[in-house]
Amino acid sequence: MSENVRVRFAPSPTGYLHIGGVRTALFNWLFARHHGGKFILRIEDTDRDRSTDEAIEAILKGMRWTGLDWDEGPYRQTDRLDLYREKAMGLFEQGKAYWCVCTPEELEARRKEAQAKGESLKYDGRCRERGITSPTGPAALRFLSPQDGQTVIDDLIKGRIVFENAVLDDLIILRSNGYATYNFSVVIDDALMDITHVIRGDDHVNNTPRQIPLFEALGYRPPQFAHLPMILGADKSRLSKRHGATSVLAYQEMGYLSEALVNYLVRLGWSHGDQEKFTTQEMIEKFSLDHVQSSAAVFNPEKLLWLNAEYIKQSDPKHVAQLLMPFLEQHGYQREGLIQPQGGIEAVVPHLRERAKTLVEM
RNA sequence: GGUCCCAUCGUCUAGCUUGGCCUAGGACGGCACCCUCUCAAGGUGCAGACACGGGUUCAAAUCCCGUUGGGACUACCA
Repeated sequence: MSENVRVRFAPSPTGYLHIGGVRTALFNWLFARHHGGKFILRIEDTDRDRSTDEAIEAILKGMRWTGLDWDEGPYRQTDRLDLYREKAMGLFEQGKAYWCVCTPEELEARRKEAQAKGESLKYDGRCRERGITSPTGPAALRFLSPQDGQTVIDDLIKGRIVFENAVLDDLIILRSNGYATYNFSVVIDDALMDITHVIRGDDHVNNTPRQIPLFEALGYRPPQFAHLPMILGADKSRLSKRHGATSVLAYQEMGYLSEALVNYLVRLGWSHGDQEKFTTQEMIEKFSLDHVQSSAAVFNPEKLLWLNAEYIKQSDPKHVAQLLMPFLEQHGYQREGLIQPQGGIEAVVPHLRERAKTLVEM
């Protein structure tokens, strides 16, 4: 498998690139680099209400800052809408999908009712037998999900996970507005982009048994899956803004070195014995999915700060001086005044770096 | 509620696959001392964990079952 490994990082542009996203991207990147494969960047913007161009820019900027370079892309799912529609209709023609005319409001109401009665919240299959061939009004296309047997994931991190197909929903693959849904476009793209390993957050485990039957119905072989543990805040809930800065770019502004952040992140959920510091080259050489932790990790800003101080102390003064420039300019210093014949700020870095934990402090 | 995942110091983790080398190791943080004009940095040391209960076994942090506790998902979001 080594030489044709293909993995992807597929963020949705609904906000800035956050810490959790970077870690997912990092693990994919390391896996690709370790195996000499390809790392693909794909923007999942099928939710046109929440996706923005600014978010795409922020994601690309964050990726560049962290040094996670991609070999293909960025692909945008909105450029591939016709493809998804075509594939969805193909499924309909084969009798593997059906039109559903239940409105979102009706579905919502029925879900509430079911919840009140303590019943299952899954779609009741009302339109399954209707056999609508050409809907006149708004209609969504639903995948006819298998209800017998089991779907098994041989997860590269968590091991074997078994789901009863009976709990699977007939998920919507094409919205009534004509746009494909996440679960469908992901499958099409992963298949057509020849993704061999899907490495993503374990908040997706429950999506996987819904996607595997889709691969099969479409006639594709499913990729291998590896679900990474989540990153939590100090209170053990999912890491979010209230736990402090979660945007990668915010760390850049706070004076962190990208190498320090990346080094911190790689140790969150992965380890190589007792080693704490890794050069990029070492990370690539030593990275392996079977040393990825299966339990969630709490984000610890203090350890990140320590690592940052270590990197400031150990990096080439010239490099640190270079990184310092934008911060100094921000404070009104002229670039020209900083580049002195005697070495300028580069010369004072060694004196300052013993006590500074961030570039901002320096 | 349903489905699924997880469980070693406060936190990140080693060890778990292939039980014995574990009186459970390292790192961050904490505390103490040393160094120092001060604060950092550095050095040395200390405290600190196998969630609980049952098995299996000569032997369990490691294997099995249960309990408890966390978490994720349960959308015409991704």
